[in-house]
Amino acid sequence: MKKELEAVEGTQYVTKESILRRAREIKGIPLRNVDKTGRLATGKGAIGTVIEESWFGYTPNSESEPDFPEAGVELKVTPYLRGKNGIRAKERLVCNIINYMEEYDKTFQTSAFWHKCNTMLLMSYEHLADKPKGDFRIDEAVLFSFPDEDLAIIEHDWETIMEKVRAGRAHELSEGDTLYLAACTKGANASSVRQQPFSELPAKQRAYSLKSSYMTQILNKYIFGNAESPRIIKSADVLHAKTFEEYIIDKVKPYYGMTQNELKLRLGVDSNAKSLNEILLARMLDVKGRIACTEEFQKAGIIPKTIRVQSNG
DNA sequence: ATTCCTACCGACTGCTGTCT
DNA sequence: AGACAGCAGTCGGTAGGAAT
Repeated sequence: MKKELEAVEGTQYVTKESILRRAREIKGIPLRNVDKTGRLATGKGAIGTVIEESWFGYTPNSESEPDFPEAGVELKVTPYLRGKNGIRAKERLVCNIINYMEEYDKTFQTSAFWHKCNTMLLMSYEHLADKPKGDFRIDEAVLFSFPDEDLAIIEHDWETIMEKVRAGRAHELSEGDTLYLAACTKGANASSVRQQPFSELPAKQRAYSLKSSYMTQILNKYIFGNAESPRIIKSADVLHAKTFEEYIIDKVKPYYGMTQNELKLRLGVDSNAKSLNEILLARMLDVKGRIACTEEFQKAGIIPKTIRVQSNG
């Protein structure tokens, strides 16, 4: 696709404020009225490209720099769905390709991920199943930096990914390895592989991505500003000292081996509800009220669904 | 041809509501 | 309480464009 717009790159959008102001002007405009180059009619990736090209007026590129290098802002256009449980992310948010050969000996702070994605301009649109893309419209735009409590988890996720690479196991990476930041496959087909530093085995090409469960959390907390989600971790400080898993294990450890009845006595719970286990777990974690270990925790993206409490005795 | 960018697609799994 | 259908959520993979 030929560039048909005046180049404004490097001249107009050099501050975060000017970028955000421009981003907010697009709210409510059907994308068919934004698209100046017929880009929407093309296939995947069309919507983000329309906004880069026709709205911000820069040429789509394949550089590993943020989209607005002077301001250090990365543009991300991301769809959401409106379901009966409210708003949720339609997709994971894909960041940059992981260069196994270069990333492994960096720190999180010097990593390609952090360099590119530490500040993102998130622009959201509702994905409507039966409508053409031209009907879609951006309805929120925010500048997003990771809050401390999330950053601690993301940094831990980054380390988990890098540990596999350093162990010569990049070919065994999986999105299930981590909580918020994941390594998702990326490439034309299954033979899109690349070299890894500590093994002869070729590894699938992968990119950093923010999981859709975490994106749902971001949408609700920071983009559409809904009610605060339930939390276990009250202060980011604890996570700088311990990992998420260590924190949970430490909290639950004193109760290892106790029966349900012993736990009820110890924790002062007088209930025979079907949800007794989650009530007990909530008490162990020092969380107020009825915090489900299934639905509410997962909706908040805080706990993986595989955490369960055995129910007999 | 290769590498990275832009999201998007679809198969599976397992949760949840509803009916018996 | 058990069976089961439907659908939400997850994750492995794919499509198309531009630069080099």
